[in-house]
Amino acid sequence: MEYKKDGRDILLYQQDFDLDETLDCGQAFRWQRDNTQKNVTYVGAYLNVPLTISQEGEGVFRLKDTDEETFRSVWYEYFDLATDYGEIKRQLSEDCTMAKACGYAGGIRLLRQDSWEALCSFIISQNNNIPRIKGIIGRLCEHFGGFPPYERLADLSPEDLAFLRAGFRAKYIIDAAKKLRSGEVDLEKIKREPIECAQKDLMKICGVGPKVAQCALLYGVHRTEAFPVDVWIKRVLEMWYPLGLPECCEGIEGIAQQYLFHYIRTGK
DNA sequence: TTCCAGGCGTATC
DNA sequence: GATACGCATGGA
Repeated sequence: MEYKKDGRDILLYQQDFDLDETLDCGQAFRWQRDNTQKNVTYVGAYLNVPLTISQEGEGVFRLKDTDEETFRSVWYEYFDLATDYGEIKRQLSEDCTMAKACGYAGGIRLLRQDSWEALCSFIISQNNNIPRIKGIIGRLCEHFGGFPPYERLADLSPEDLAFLRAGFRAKYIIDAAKKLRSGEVDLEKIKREPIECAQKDLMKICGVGPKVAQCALLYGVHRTEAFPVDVWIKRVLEMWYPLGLPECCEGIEGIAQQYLFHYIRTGK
């Protein structure tokens, strides 16, 4: 990873990074592609710090209107730039199916998202499709002027959230907000405790089952050993890994899952 | 019209 | 503990 200032922008040189593969692969739902630009460009935010980022070539990125301090304190972490994904892919590629998946979409990185936003997003994701998930989260952020902290949702009723058109999920969002505010579920504790306990804690929230809990752990607190199993990954396991994942995935099952998810959905 | 979407709660056995 | 079914909404 290297970077330099370029006027008001940061120019970033980073291998194993592709904007479409990372920002539009179903791990984050708040990035919007700006198709009016010449280069692949996304507009989004992390912790309500806005960003426009474009890819100017293989491994070359422009973070618009970004100073060095914001880059180092916010985006360096968010895009997980301290992690060597080339090394991860080499490890995973001991397995030949994994090697194909890594080769198919090798520019995926596991974003270090906000824990509450990730939990809430994957509550919304259940029995839903990606365009509609984005729509609901978009309306949520538009209404509250950024992603609302759980404190702002905890005392609302499902009727108050009718504008989201989230259906039966609205009451789940509110239950999550209530349990985070009361401390019954503690995301700081969930970062540290053994993964089975963390899953059990998250499942105290009504509307959080095993799949949503694993997503919250993987995408929200970067527990790379979390392994969300949805309908797509179920197909992967049936087809290629009926006896479970190979040993080279140990500890990074969640990252393997990212490559496999993209591979089975859009590859062949 | 019917089916499906990065599941889960509930009822029933 | 396993399995069947309903669930809000909207696009194909």
